Amino acid sequence: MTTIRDVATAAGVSRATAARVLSNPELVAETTRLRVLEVVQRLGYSRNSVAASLRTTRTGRIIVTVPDISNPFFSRVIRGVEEAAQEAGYAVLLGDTRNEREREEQYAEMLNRREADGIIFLGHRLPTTLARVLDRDGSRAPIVNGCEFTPSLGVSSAHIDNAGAAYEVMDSLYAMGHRDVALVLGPQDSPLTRDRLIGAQRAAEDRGLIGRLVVETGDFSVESGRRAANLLFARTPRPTAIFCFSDEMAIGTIAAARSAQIACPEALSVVGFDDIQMARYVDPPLTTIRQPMAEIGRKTVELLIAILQGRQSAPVSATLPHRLIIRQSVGAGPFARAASTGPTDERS
Amino acid sequence: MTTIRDVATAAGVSRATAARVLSNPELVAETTRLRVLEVVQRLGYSRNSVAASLRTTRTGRIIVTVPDISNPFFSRVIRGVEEAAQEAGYAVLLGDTRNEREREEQYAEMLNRREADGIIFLGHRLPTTLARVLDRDGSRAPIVNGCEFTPSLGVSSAHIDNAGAAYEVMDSLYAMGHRDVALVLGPQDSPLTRDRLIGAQRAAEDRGLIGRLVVETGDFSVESGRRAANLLFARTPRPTAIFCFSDEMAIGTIAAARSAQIACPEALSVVGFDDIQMARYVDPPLTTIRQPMAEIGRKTVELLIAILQGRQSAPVSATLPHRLIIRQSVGAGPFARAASTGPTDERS
DNA sequence: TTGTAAGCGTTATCAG
DNA sequence: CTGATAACGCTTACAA
Repeated sequence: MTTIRDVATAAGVSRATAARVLSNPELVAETTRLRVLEVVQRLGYSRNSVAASLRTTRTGRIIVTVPDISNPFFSRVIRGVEEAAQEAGYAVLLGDTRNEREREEQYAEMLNRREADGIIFLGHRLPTTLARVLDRDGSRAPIVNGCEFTPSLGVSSAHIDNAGAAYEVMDSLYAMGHRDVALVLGPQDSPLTRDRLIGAQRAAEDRGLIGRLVVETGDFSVESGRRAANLLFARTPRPTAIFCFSDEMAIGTIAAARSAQIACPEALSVVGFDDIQMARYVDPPLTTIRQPMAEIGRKTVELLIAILQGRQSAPVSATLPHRLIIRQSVGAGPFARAASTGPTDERS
Repeated sequence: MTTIRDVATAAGVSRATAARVLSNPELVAETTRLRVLEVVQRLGYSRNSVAASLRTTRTGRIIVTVPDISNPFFSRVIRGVEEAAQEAGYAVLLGDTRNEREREEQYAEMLNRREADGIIFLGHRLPTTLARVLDRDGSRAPIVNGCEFTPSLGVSSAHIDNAGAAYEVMDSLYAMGHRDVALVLGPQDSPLTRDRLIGAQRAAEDRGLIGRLVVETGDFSVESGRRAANLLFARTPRPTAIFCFSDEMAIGTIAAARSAQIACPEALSVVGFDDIQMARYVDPPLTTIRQPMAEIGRKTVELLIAILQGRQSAPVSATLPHRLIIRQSVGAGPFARAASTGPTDERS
């Protein structure tokens, strides 16, 4: 491999000058610069980033860990991360943690080994390795959380208002004449699930219907949605509306309803969360909360870079806008007033 | 940050010994080893991977570029890559190229900068940067292709028998009594599209039906499938079966049929390709070719590591097994014999 | 504007 | 079994 030394020799300059041509060209005289560049071309030289990193203590990389990369919600977020990172001159080191603590720790350890300049974690658990870094460096620690938000961690985060979004969904179901509403939660220990649950419960309380709210738990997957739905179908009274905390679980619920010959939306309304691409293509098209997935990803990168550049004194919580998207999976409930069939459909 | 030097000092040994404890512990006396390890613990030392890489010229990283990470097919493949890489002690540097040549080149350049030990590209274009590496190092160049396969490149690859799979699909459609069959291709310039097209055409020829085979082009996305389907619906005679080269396009086709009030599978049979997770949850569940997505990913890593370890003299083409999965989106065609309704459904 | 030289933190070689 | 020492290839004061 050709090194800067080869370039310097061939161009008849010192290594320092050759290096400068590549990093601070304006410090070098025009003629020498051109000469060096020509040699760089001719020899096909590329800077050895490892050596450069050792010297500068910057890697130009960020680690991103995600619970499950094949989950369409996360893959959109990652796409946003990737784009923003690339624009800012960073490469993305991807880690699929499969929701396993041990893998989360493994990726976190890479930060200590200086394999990357910072880390974005999209799960809700703060690896203990990172907790230590945080203890030591406080809000200057290059750590950002995405999708989830736990104020007590002291970590910057980009997310939506999960409680507010869940409230809106419930409110609209009640307004449509539903009374027996069920929730299908995500993993119990995540703050995201907790926040949405809080929002949903608040809406139920505000209507005096908290006693009729029933709950099942899933793990965001289609299969878990199907299972939860089947359990709900067996209950008396059977819910007339099911609000799932992910679109995939909602799709599982619709599939379960189809198998059980329960017409959707006539006999059962279903609401999802996220607005993944498939949401509009399933039958019936899914009413859901649209999360700005790519934006969340971009924002986490922005937050991280602010820390890396030293312009961030305290943790930031960035709440991005969500939106209730009404499609055909929600119909009037048994208590609907004759005239009102609820908000008009929105197509997009 | 604490360095190996700090550890050595604190443990009262030389840097060399301290380093050995971490990399070749068996060369160090038990007592010193334990002493050093205790210090490592106490000081919370982690090896600086940048310095180590500079010395060893290994990074422990591999670059993986993918045309679109939010495509569910690719995200599954990546998951396989990620798993296999992690098991082998490699980290994955992810690149979403959005099918843009320039981005492909950018990631390829990272190999020259020694940001990674090797690269796996899942698109079909060999970046010119890599072509140069290949010219220089031949089959020892740490470059592997996945999903696609172009023999002339001289690059190892993991993929399925695309032509064979397409043949099977067509053959089964003809056997079900279809005569007017349409294809919705992927991007025209990809060998994968070309191979599937060849297989499909061969099946048509074998039945003497090549004259009735019609073709539209998409880009694998749901939206492109919908568009292509609408064009096909306008043709005379209208195809009774549409074979899409991706499940997402097939889902778009089903959605288009629903809008156009064409019953599926009664009036229109639809076949996809890949067997993404959603394939079984759409209505009707999709008949498709199952690709071993995670396996393809794992295999590319295996091939790359073989090269990195110097045990690979010539490019390898690994053909992984596919399987035709029959679900409900295919029905009998107008020329079906009364008794036969085709293969029995397979549920899984 | 250019060159000299001192590291960055490891690992590997070679003696002891 | 352990230690001294020389790289790895680059960047950056500092000096000229």
